[in-house]
Amino acid sequence: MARPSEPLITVEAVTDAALELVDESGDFSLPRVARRIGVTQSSIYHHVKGRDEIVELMRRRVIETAAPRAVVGDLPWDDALRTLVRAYRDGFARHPRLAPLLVQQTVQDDLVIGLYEDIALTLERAGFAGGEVLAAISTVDAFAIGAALDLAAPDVVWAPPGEGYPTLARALSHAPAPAQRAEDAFEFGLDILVEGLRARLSARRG
Amino acid sequence: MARPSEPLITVEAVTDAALELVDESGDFSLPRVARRIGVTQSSIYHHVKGRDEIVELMRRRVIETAAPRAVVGDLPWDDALRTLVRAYRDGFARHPRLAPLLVQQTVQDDLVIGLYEDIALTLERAGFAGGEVLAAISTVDAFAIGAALDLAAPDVVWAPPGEGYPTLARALSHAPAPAQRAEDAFEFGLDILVEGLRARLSARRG
DNA sequence: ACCTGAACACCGTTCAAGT
DNA sequence: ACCTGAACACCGTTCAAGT
Repeated sequence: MARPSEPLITVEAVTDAALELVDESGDFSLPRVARRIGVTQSSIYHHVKGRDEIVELMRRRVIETAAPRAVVGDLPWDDALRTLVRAYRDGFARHPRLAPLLVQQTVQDDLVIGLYEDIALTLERAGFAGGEVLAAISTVDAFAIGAALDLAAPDVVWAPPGEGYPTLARALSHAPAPAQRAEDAFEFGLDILVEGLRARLSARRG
Repeated sequence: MARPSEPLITVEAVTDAALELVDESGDFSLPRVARRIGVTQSSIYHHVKGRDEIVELMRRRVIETAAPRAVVGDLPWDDALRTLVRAYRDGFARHPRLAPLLVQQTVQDDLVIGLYEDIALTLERAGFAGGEVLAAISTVDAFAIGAALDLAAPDVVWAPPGEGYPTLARALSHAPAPAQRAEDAFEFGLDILVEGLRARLSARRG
């Protein structure tokens, strides 16, 4: 072989293979991606700069399949914010083991930046201004990333060993199935976030 | 050499070296830890089980140097919660590049579980009960982890490319120095969290 | 018990050689 | 332009050999 008329590799296929590996094993590597496509490890470098770019491709894939851009402008700010955060987080719900890989790396993707822009717009619309907008974005961001990571958290995190933690044990006795727990926690947290922002707004006005 | 009378390696020294490497380069490896201690790579395995245990040692180190356990019982719930979350996050402020390494891995450390127990206690004291306690813990957790990760976020994340993001750009025009931005965002977020929880409590009562 | 050195299977990246 | 195979420097872990 060498230089086929039709390329054996596409950026799409690389992203697909990597995402499948992450879903199955929680990680990926270039040798395994190559094996899955049926191609040599080094040939991947003709389509992608390196490992980091594959990570960015997965980030973009997850965001773009979930994000409903430009639709939230007509909603009240609180509904708009809920929609945006939910969209972000729903992408990760379909690939629970992906989030931990993404936090290692800087965001450059303009689609992701676009999501931040929408969040900034929504927060200005809510009534935040000046330095508060940036602080509020960071807060929304912290919650959204934390919620995405929560999906990858093994059930063991929520199973304290021994007898020394009665209150935590009591809280856990009310826990539904793991997937449902994460879901409930997310909806609860989203409420807390929105109500907290609302409280802050009315405190500033009053 | 081989089997000196005084051990050349201690668990402490391994943890120190790994943490220094993370502070300097954002990551660590066994060969580099060994080199720093002045010892062979394989000898480290006589003191720790492997890479994962070193990560857990760093997690514990960071939590224990910051956590003021058993002091918060006398405070009002909101001050107690602020103190606990702040303690957790302050540990990471001293090692900003550590957090991304920790999210990959399950928590087993009893000191960390103890922190969750304190948070659970505080939330019960606030008035939460049943399944809500677990959801509230998850929310606090998501925010705390997100805030820790925010410390590792490079300034580039907060610098959108080009002209297409006016609202985000405007928000960023108010940004102070990076370290201060993360600090402001954390305090702001902590307020939002506490006020959101308070709003939820009074909604349930009324 | 504790250290060494060699070994193994894995990884990301580069590069000359082929078409 | 696109693929291969060999090469390089790195990694985590194991294990026999030494004291």
